[in-house]
Amino acid sequence: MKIATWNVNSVRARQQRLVDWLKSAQPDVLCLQELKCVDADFPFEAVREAGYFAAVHGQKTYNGVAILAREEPQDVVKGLSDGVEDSHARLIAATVRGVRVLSAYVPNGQSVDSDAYVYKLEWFRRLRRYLDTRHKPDEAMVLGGDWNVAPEAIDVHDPALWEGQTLFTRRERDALQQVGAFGLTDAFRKLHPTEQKFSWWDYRMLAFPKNKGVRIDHLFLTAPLVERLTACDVDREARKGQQPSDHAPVWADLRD
DNA sequence: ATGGTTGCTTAGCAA
Repeated sequence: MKIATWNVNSVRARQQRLVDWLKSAQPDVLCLQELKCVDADFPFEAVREAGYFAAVHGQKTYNGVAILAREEPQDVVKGLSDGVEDSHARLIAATVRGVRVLSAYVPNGQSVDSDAYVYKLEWFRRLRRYLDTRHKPDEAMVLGGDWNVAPEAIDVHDPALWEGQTLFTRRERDALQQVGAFGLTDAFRKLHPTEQKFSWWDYRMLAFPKNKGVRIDHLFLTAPLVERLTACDVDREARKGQQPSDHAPVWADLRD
């Protein structure tokens, strides 16, 4: 079972790239983030023609998440559903082939002195509560998403430059770790303990050709899926060419 | 170093 996560930065602007990637990469499950459209504008037809069902939690202009799968996703849950008033569409969950799949778009946080940063830290706490109230760490579960946090120094191209910047502050790393403490393992780091690979490069300043990136897109696995993990990588090729997303897909293979 | 680029929506915001 191949599962992937990809922040597409507008599913409409990236429709052809999405279809091309589905056909070439052939994932069984794909978590999408930053759809930037309402459900009615999601390209269900093109995705269906490529061989995928889609569970979609869209939003106008901002955010929006989805789970694509070769089999119809079951027991779809949209949002954190914790009673907090929140218009952001940042989480969708569904079951595919016995695996609980979550697609998460963690808030960016803008700058450390902003309300958005406070919202980001709180969102992590709410996600941990979501896991605690609905799930057990011995369930087969994968959390794919744009986590907007680089876990360690190896995950940023210049740790001294990034230290204290949004995506790499101590508080964000701690907040991510608190979610992971539920019982989750970073699939990429598990298989590649010392390798430096990035998943996001700023559109500006020639960041991609200079490989000035950060690793903020992750697949987190519960223990039953870590046992099945055989491969995990970033598809850097998908960041190349005309009008790419600023993120590359991250994928993992699980033994069936 | 406070720039630079992209998408949505149409001047400004979020990333």
